[in-house]
Amino acid sequence: MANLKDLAEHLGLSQATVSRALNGYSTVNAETRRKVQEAARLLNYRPNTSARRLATGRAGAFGLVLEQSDNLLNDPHFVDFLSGFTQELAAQDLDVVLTSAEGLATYRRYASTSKVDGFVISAPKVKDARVAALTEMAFPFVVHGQTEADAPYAFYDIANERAFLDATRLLLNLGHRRIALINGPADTMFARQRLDGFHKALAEKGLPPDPRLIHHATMSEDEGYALTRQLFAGSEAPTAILCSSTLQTLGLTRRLREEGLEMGRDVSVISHDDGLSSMKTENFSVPLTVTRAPIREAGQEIARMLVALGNGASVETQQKTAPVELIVRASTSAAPQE
Amino acid sequence: MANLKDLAEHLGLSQATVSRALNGYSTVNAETRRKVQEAARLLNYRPNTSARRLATGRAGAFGLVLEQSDNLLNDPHFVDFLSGFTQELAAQDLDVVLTSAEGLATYRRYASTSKVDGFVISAPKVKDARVAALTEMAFPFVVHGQTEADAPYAFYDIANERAFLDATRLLLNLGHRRIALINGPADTMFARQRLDGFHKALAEKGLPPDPRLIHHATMSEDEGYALTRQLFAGSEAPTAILCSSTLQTLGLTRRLREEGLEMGRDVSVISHDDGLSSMKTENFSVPLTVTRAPIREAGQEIARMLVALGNGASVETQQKTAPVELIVRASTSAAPQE
DNA sequence: TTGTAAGCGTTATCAT
DNA sequence: ATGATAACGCTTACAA
Repeated sequence: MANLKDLAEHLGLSQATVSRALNGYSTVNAETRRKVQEAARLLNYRPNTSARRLATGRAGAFGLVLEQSDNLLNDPHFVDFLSGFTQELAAQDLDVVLTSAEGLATYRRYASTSKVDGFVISAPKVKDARVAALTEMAFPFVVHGQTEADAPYAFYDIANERAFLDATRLLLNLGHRRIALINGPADTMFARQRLDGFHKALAEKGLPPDPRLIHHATMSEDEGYALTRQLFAGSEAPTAILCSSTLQTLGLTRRLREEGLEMGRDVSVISHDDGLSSMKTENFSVPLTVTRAPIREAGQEIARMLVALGNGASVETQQKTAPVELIVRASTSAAPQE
Repeated sequence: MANLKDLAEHLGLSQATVSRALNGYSTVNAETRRKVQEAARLLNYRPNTSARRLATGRAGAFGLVLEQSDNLLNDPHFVDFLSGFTQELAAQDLDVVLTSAEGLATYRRYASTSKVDGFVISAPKVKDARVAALTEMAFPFVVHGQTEADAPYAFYDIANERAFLDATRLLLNLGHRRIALINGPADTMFARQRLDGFHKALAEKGLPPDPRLIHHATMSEDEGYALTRQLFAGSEAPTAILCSSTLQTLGLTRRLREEGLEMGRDVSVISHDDGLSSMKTENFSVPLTVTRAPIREAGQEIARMLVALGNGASVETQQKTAPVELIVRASTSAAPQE
């Protein structure tokens, strides 16, 4: 409960000197610093956060707003992201402040009220209003993913298009022609990117996309199940399926079993794998062929970018597209002969 | 970007009056207040958070620390909790600050540095050190669950013991005698409570617990799978299984299929269901019999409790054990004849 | 190398 | 009902 004043008095020094000693200013005598540090430890001194923030004008925290209507944030992948993000910031004594809201007003308020020094934008839409607003306010932010914007902005993305291009090519090379895509929500950029990769691969073989085989859905077990059921209901069932998340794939697996179909023999499956600790694709009954990019690392890297931005780094230097691994396991095989 | 001073000058009033007008003090002239509010809106005035915090001594935020070693927080159930917690606080203009740490030091630092006005303690251990420390510091907190403590403390728990007592009774009444339990981590209180309920029900029938049928695990799909495999590997396979989370049950389901066993016919299953939006137990291939308690509500209620505590409510008034529903669906049936 | 003192933007205590 | 003015606890010019 000791404050700076107490500590200074105790030491017979000015508050300024004590503050400098503690904050690592070079102009302070080594011996003085030692004494100050010792006394600080002894008196259990902790600088008051609000006071420091008021004086420096920095919040020492980065914000993340949970969009209420956005079911993406109700999804399990988000915990892993958050875990990486928080851990990286905590290592530098920075906090993450979470709030829940609808629309842009909250971003404005948190920025102008200096509650946070920057935002991370999760699950960006193809054309994301938050990015436009924050850019206009000249307030720091990093997008987890990408969006269509007029000005450059900081982002961390994974090579979604390339990943799904490669995955689709793999299936095509195995002889598959009727390939289904269970994608993320239609308005998200990552779903768009994956769809693009998918289309590109088909185009390379001169194959037209079949809309009946392309579906957008939330990242839930249910949807994976329901869509797989639907895919096999008609006469033109796919021989291979691309799936956007492990959770969807779990539902897919469930349905496949009910259809009496064996994954990796009757139907080939490639899933995107965010590297969640609670669902390991290598341990699936049929080990899954996946496009893999640990989402936890996204959290960590975005934290670093936000810090860099805060230290004056330009937006152009904070743009990264991480590669996605294609890991071939047992869920893919040659297309069945007609 | 206008601050209080600007606003006061603009209005020809003192900062004090403006502040009072804006903060709803009764002693201010109605007409004055109107003018002040209008000007505030016009100049887009937002009180600076740090300044306000420094002046009031309140952080306007509640903390949640992610224990790095705790795999419970890497689990999907946590998002739903967080979502409810955050939303409820946001409605009252309060933030949640997240940090990542190991051990008690962080709690001490965040408390003494007035970064937060209170904590939520997630995934409490049977005897939780955090609860003891915070109690000793007389710093506000609410436990999500319960723990063994020397002094009263605020908590929100669900009736875990009762739920698993009822669930086990149901299975026993259906004639099951070899009932397995796939529980949460052994050091968590909720796992202990569920085990107690399980034991109690067995004891009512004079049945001794069989250690080979009782397992503790993390809340992952993998573990559910691995343990189910193990359960059916020996000669003394169970006819019914109690499972602690939907995710484990997903793994269990996967393995059961591989064993050629049909849920609800060959093996009865009851799962605990946290009401996650991404995994709906009613939509399972065999709709699941569950003990159900939406974890999102826990988040909301704990937020309210924290606020109450902040407003001076006594710890004794902030203790709640929410009921758990037992919903019988198709995954349970009479035990197969020997 | 250290000290003095002026902020930072509020709220809260006294007067008036 | 309103205004001065003193906190709140720190950082940071500017002096010494």
